Amino acid sequence: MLLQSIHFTIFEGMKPIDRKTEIINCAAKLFKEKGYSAVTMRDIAQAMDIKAASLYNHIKSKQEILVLIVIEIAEEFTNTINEIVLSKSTTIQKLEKVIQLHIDITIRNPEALACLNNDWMHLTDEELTYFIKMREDYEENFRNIIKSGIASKEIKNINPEVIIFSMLSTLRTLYLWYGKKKGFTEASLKNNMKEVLLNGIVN
Amino acid sequence: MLLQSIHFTIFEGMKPIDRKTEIINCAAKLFKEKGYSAVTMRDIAQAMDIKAASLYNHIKSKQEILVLIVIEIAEEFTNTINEIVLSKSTTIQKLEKVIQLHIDITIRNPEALACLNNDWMHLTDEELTYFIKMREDYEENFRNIIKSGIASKEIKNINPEVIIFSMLSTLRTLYLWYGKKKGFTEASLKNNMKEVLLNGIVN
DNA sequence: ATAGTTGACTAACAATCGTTAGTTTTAATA
DNA sequence: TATTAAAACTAACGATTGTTAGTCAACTAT
Repeated sequence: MLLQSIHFTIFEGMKPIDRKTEIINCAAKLFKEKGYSAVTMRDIAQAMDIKAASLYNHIKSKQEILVLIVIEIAEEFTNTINEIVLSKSTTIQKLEKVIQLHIDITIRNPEALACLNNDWMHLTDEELTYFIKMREDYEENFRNIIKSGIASKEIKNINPEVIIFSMLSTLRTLYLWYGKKKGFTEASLKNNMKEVLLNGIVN
Repeated sequence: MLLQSIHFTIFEGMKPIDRKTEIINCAAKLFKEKGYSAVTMRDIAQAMDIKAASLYNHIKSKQEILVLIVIEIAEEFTNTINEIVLSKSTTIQKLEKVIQLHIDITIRNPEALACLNNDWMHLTDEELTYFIKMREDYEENFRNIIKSGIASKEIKNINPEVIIFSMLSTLRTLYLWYGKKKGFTEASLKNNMKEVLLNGIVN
């Protein structure tokens, strides 16, 4: 068998989105608006301007779409917070990095984040188990940052669960606000968020 | 026509839950777990240990269940924040009252709150319009509290949208945490929340 | 006892769901 | 130009959806 020459018609940096990715992005947008269960394959097809059956030339099932959207983002959170925990930084610096992580992903892919927040429970089997494990690990990492901050007196001695819940609630639902609020540069958003979450709002 | 004597077989304080209310509470529990769209009438019926068709002796439609769950809670938020705005209190006191409002409702009815947060978009027609109006009014009231607090220098001069978003995100998703976190009295939860949301976590 | 109400039931409907099979069109390669 | 692979199509499937109609037993009030 002869080696065949391979022709690259696409240049790097041109970002050709393949059809599968288009479908996933399109589905994520719809999932954000109505939730996974309320979106039908025919809805996705219509938004892509094709018929529902045509989707199956590119994806295996509706479930697969959900998995591809959710798991990738979840892994990014997991990996990055692991790096943050291992980094040589003060507690405050680590928390600032966590805030940055959430804002970065929110800006890059708010639809996937909405999906992760609202539709993860429609995962099944191994993917559901895997996701829950990642989420627990993430919270455990966050908890450890807070606890060591309290031990070193960088953080107030407040029940860690309240702190985790409060910060994560805000960071996780940022996708709801980003986009409809005008006049925010990424930098000013990060600075404002750090100030509010870390130092509060009372003068 | 003669006046008929009315017999009270139920004593006050015994709170007999009528069948319709039972169904609504039961549905809210399921909606919290899987979302409105993923819950079928047969799911609700099974949880009530009856057949799906029997539900229609008590409720008009699946939509009606959603409306009854969401609108009542939304009105309670709307009414109470109106009272708070009109009350003669400092900005800080008003914000503390808002925090209390959210915690009170969360403790009393976490399922309905989950439903309001996740499934409001499945309302239709007048109810959808009505809900969105209430939500906008609520945020506008919150915004005015913050703005006047900034003007009186009780609150830091941070972009009000960031403050509103941050506080409301936390308060609105409290239902996710309440219940699975042990060892919180209502009072200590309120105190911790006030401290974190108003004064931050940094020593 | 009798009549009426309540709340369950069985059976079924039309619509919509995710998905499959088989076919045709489109576009790139040899 | 002929070949082939990618990606669209039509048609239909079996299952499930919300809901309606009609029936029947149990309790309440006359």
